[in-house]
Amino acid sequence: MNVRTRFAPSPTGPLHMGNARTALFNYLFAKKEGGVFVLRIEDTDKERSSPEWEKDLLENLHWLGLEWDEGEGKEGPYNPYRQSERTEIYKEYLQQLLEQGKAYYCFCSAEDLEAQRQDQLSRGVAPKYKGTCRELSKEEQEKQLQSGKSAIIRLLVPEKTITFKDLIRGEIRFDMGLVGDMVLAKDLETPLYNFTVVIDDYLMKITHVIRGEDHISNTPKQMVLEEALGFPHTIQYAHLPLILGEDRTKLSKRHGDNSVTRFRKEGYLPEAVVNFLALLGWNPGDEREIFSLENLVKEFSMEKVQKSGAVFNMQRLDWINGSYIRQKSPKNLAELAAPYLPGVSIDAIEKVIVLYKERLRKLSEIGELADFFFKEKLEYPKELLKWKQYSDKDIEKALQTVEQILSLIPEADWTKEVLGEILLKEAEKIGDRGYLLWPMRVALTGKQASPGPFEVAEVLGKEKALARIKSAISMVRSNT
RNA sequence: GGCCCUAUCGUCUAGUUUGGUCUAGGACGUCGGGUUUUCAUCCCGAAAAUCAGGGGUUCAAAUCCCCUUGGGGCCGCCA
Repeated sequence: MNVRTRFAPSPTGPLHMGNARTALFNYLFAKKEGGVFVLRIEDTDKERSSPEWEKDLLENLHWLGLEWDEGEGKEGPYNPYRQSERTEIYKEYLQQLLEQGKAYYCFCSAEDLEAQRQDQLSRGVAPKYKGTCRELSKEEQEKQLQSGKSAIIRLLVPEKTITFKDLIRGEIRFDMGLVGDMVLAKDLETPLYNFTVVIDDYLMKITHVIRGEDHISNTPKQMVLEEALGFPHTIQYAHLPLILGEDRTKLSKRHGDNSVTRFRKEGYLPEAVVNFLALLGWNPGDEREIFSLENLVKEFSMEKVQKSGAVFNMQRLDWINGSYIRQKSPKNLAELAAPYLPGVSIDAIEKVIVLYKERLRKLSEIGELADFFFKEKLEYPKELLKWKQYSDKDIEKALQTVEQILSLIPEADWTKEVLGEILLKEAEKIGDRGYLLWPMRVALTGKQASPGPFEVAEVLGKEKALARIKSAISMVRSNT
């Protein structure tokens, strides 16, 4: 069997981490099976869909490296892949259902229906359409239609039990008697989700529908529709566990901004996001934690997918991201970090960023951490220069010693190795390296925490380093 | 309220199919220590799950069966 999966988002908002994980699992499964990964845009909701969100979706999917084989920008044998361009196709099937009497026009007003639903809910009964218009004859329907009365199209849902085998959860059974006649379309030109999905998955020869657990209850509805349309039940379903917020409810806007764009802007690497998302609900069965997309494809198996929801754990993402940052080449890292140090050349960033490879959890941190390299004048409290219980006089002396030593080192020897050798020898004499090195480091960086003084001095260059030492000396001297 | 899904450290999870090797393993985070001029990296160590609870089957149960409870999802002319 030629496996075909699809990711079918609706462009009604930014691509968020939950969607991205669904896309990822569809991608992994398809690739693992040597199949095809389809991207279909489900923009039947004209009010909420927008090209802006579709663009966000495409961009972020590209960024994550989840390239689709068919769909927007790729074409494919089942064009078009955007539902708003498939209206004619849906219309035909709608008409067929209507003609066969498997679907009917419903003239109940939205207000009445809503009132009914509220009433049922308050009585503790399962909300369900009563089927008021179900008994209307074809002629009666036609007459009402002619009179211009607004109508929607419903499917005649039989009272039967629908069973399907979920790849992750096993057999799931639903009593359709509890569901009621579902709405297929607002009119012939405005089909709804549950209807278009069935048509497209069939037409596009989708073999595996991999989606969030929140779609479990849509599955029997879609299967009943398949039966009405005369489509065979060949689709295999796999309902993924939900990604949860700290409060263990479905991840949503309530939990803050979980858009992929947000993580991208904060300096998370796509390979880290992919790795993190894959481990949310899936594991390799052994103790490995770090996986490239390529390796995920090799290792992925649906049997290893978890059944219960997984809490989104930011610390874990940070850790994974840090580990990917440490693997990057300085050049590559510099390019990636450039947006966080505006106005600084890539070459300059590259020199600096090597000092931060071990310190970054996300790229955006570089701005605040390394800003002192690019400033003319450092601002920091005088007390920061203090090492242990040494007095101002001692600190001043230490800094002067450093200044003296540094000024004697020729430009050509201005490397962290030479600097370290000479300064360390001097510091050893005192028996407390920090006495010399702490004030020096603070003088150069103005920070409580930073890379070591020798490496910082090297990157800064002799002139700048000396100037900073001098300015620290005058700061200690002053009594302000 | 109805229907459906689900249940191992705070979190992500291994182990459940084929009961015994599990006095339950790893990772993140936390805490302590080492390296070190600071921070981070790296290394070492610790705390952390009476395997949701109860009952049963069995020589033996996290693993099999039953019940209960908790958590979640869905009940739209959204997707």
